[in-house]
Amino acid sequence: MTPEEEKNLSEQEFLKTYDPSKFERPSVTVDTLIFTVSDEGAESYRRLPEKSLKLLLIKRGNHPYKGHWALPGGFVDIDENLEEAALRELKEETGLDKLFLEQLYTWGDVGRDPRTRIISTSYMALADSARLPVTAGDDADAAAWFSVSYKLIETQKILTQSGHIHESIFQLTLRNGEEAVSARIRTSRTVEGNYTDTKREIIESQGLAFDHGKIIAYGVERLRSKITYTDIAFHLMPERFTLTQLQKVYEVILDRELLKANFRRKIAPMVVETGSTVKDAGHRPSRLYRYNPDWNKYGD
Amino acid sequence: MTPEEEKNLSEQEFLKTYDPSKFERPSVTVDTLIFTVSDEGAESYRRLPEKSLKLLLIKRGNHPYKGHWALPGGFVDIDENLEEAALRELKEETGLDKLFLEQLYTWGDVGRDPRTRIISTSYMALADSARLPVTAGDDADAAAWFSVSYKLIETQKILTQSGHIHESIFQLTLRNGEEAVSARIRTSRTVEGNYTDTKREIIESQGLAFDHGKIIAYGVERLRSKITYTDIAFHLMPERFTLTQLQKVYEVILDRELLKANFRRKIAPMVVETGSTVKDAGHRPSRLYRYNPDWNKYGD
DNA sequence: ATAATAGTGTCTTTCAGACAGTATAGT
DNA sequence: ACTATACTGTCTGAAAGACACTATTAT
Repeated sequence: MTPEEEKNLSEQEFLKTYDPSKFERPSVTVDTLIFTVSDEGAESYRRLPEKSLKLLLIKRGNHPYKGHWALPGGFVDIDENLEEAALRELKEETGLDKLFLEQLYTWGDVGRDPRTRIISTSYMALADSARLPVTAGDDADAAAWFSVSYKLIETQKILTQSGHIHESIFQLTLRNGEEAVSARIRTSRTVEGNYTDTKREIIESQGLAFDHGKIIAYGVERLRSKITYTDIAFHLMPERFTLTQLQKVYEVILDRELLKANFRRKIAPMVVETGSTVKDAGHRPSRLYRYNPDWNKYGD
Repeated sequence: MTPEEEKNLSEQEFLKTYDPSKFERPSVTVDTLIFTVSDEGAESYRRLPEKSLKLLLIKRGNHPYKGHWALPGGFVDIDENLEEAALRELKEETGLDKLFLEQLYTWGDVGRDPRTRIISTSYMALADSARLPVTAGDDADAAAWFSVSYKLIETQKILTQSGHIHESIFQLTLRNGEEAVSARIRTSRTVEGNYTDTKREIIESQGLAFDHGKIIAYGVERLRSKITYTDIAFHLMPERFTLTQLQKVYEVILDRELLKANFRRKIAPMVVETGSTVKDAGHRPSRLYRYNPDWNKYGD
């Protein structure tokens, strides 16, 4: 059928004759970053437990990248919405369904998967660690929670003829007991007049499958920036929590300490007192708070 | 081959026997929102021209949605990066290559295209209107610049048993001479305890193809939010510009007036004086500025 | 009393918003 | 002189950052 003939069909007729196999198509997958913040035991006497940002990874049992760690994910079914695919994956891995889920980015470089052309949309999910089952993942594959460390280790500014390039190198390290995997990511911002271009590439990857180091780095950055201007942190909290617990969640994600008085002023409008307190050991009991559902960044 | 047998292959062997046609795959397209801010002539005597936010749309010559207006876009080639596909589209439509381009979101609902399952990644591009050719688009299809109006027209808060739903309805109107297309988009934020969920849906669409009304709405929101905390506005400016021109670009995107003194204080660190001024007609000449390439939101 | 954490008060600086003023071209 | 735009100074109040202080429990 020529394009000319196509134009003269009715919409009904057109849809009947449409052949979707005309073009060679890439595969589409969904990868999910499931974050949680867990207590790192080691409670000595009356000290509070340390907190740690965790990410769920799956050990690959098949080629490619057999034995490497990867983000949980899988192919999108032909009759399933993109977000549904992510929710399904999430349910399989954590057993939970009402989790916060947000689309992050779609990774579509040609060589990112050695099998074939695979375009992958990444999602970020946040879960309260108390609600998570002890062992994550379905039977077949080995899933494990890795502690996340993501730090800027080097920046430099290179002058070019017509502008400059600003390069930053970040070190991502994920640890689980003896196992440690890592990646080094370079972000370059090229400036020429008022034209700018930002590129992100993996310059070293150990134990991580595909381009997942880059995806995780992107996810951590998004998490850090969103926690400062939205209420997403509450998705990592149980129903009732103390302000110190909440502050530690912020600190572990932002990877820096916050001043208590200032922190409390900032989150005051987002929380409500429950009236009850924690009966701890060894010090002043802290008040328990809930998320304030009427909080609204736009001011109602 | 059983999964068991698959496991025992070497990576080399595995890749050779891998059959990508095992699963039914969706098609992948790229859609681009090309924004510019143009002068709306009608200069009476010594008045400054009004500015208007414009978006490029293509009139569909084929089914489905024949005769409706759609975002420029197309299928992603099997050996082309996702971003390359967007750049190619951009080049075809505007003739320019060094434009600002940023990925927005990937739309993957099952029914969004009546032909077959199509997943589309949307990109946003910004261009200085002075560099754009008079007639956009390649020969075949009718391309036109539409002025963009996007306004909140209604909000309500519905109480439920366990929380509430916050609904906002936005009206999107795109105009080009006599032609006007529009869509109405509802955003609902459901809050239940600390679980929240945000949904965006088209509740009315006139003259716009597919779910493009929703995509445009998303793009305008992203543009509005990014212009307030980044330097993307400079991608809409010529090399040299006056501060009043820059302010009008901000105003037309944010759809509200800004106070001159405050605006100038805010953008001062992002611009550099060129030394020259505009020799206008009828009033004090204004200084010309350039983008300050050393400006850095993180503070160098 | 001491250890450990919980929680408050206040100073300073920065920044957004509002408004009123002065300056300078062409006609 | 008048019109139209260009540009500046300053007040206010809110929010971010830093720091020092008081409070309350279990042992």
